[in-house]
Amino acid sequence: MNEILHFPRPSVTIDCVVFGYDGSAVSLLLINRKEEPFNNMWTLPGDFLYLQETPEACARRILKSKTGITNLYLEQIYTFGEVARNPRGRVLSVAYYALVDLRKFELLTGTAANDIKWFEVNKLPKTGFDHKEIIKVALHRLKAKVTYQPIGFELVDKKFTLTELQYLYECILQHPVDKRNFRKRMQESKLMKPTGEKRTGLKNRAPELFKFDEPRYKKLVEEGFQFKI
Amino acid sequence: MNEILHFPRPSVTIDCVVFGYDGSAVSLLLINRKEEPFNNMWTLPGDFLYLQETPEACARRILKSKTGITNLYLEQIYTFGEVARNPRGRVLSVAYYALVDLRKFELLTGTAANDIKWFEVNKLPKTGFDHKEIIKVALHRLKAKVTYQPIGFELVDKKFTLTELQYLYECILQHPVDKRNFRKRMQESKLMKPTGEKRTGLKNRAPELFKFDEPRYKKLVEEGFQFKI
DNA sequence: TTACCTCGTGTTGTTACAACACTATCTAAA
DNA sequence: TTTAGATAGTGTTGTAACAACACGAGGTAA
Repeated sequence: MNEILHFPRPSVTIDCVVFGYDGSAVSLLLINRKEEPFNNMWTLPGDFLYLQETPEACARRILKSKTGITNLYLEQIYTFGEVARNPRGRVLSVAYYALVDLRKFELLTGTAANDIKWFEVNKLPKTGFDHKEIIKVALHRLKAKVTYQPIGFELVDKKFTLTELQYLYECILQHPVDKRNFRKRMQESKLMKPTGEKRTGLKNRAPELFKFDEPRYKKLVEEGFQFKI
Repeated sequence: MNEILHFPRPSVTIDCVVFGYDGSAVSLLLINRKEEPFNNMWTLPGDFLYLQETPEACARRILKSKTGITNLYLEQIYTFGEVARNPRGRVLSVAYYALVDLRKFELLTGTAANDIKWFEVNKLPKTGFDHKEIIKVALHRLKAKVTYQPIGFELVDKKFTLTELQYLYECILQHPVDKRNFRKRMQESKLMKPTGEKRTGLKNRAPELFKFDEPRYKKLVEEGFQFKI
């Protein structure tokens, strides 16, 4: 006898809050739902968890199918389990958030272009289910995390200028950051190294290009370092 | 047609990491399991989620049935979903942690006394399933949380001395705390107020008794305050 | 050559924090 | 009632982290 199989089971979905950055604003991926409930409303990309995959693997599968992107930063946020959150039945949602550099990837467009869209985080449409709540929690977590973990580097080009990095932080945090203090901390963090190259073609002094020092980062993580912007 | 019902569903359990404090050490509640798998091994109190209850309500139900305690601090930790974490089938676990003042409540003892026991956090036995991992994450979260949220007050008597509170923090953080700095910060936090009474009957100077100022705390939360020990 | 734009850089005052030792008050026992 | 023993309660100071702030340098374009 296997008691597990006889116990009533809820459905489990994974929902993804995908934050995208295109160099000028932080956006969030929503899908225009084409079925009841919440037909024609915007919802987070999500799917039912397969029995043979982990929640994180499921999140990656969803993201791959919706955006084509395979290798990205992903983190579990929270599990939402209000009894009535889905009118069709008992459905738990394990929510994840992901960070995507929109300039690195061609997004899936075409036939479904009107059904899947990026919305700037402060211009979100009305959303279905409890996805507004999920988004709220995700935004809060992202802001908190970015100030003490260098996840911002996920959203910037391989080679980037300090000004570009600062601008990204300002987009996420939604408030201006002091330039000299920012540069000081970033350089002290030892998480990036100069490439020696400069970004040219701008209509001003050519800024230096840096890159994220990943081996160094991994070493610092092992030693248990403290990062603060 | 209801697609939800036809989709394969994993089982979902709630597991609770119950931290208890008796005035001298932080312990953790474990149950000696009396069935396969992991028969006769120690595991976290947990149960299957009922379809008509939220995960948090389920955690409260578990805690009530195992400890008799109804009103306690509770917080979701993480959802563990490795495919093979339960050898009997696909089982997700939404983990919660709870804080219990052991002096306030009579624990369930008697016939089951050998099957449910408190273990000091640095003297834990071998545990079944992935519960070692869950405990590790819970401990980490508790330590982090206690330094910037005044959850320590949950574990202390209604009226308490500053020394008692400090001792609790030292038990949780597992390292000594400077007495004068601790008292300074606690008093500056404005989260407690003196009762005017003193604890007598000790073999030394009678220390002043304080109590947690809950209305004030709620007001400070609304204003978005910063607490740091 | 000039106008324009962003890059890149240091200092200083303020605040938060850690480290640290002695007197006061109470109990208990001589 | 005196004394020993125990914990309560209290301030200062050096150091480190942080926020605020302005201008000359090096590019581009007209």
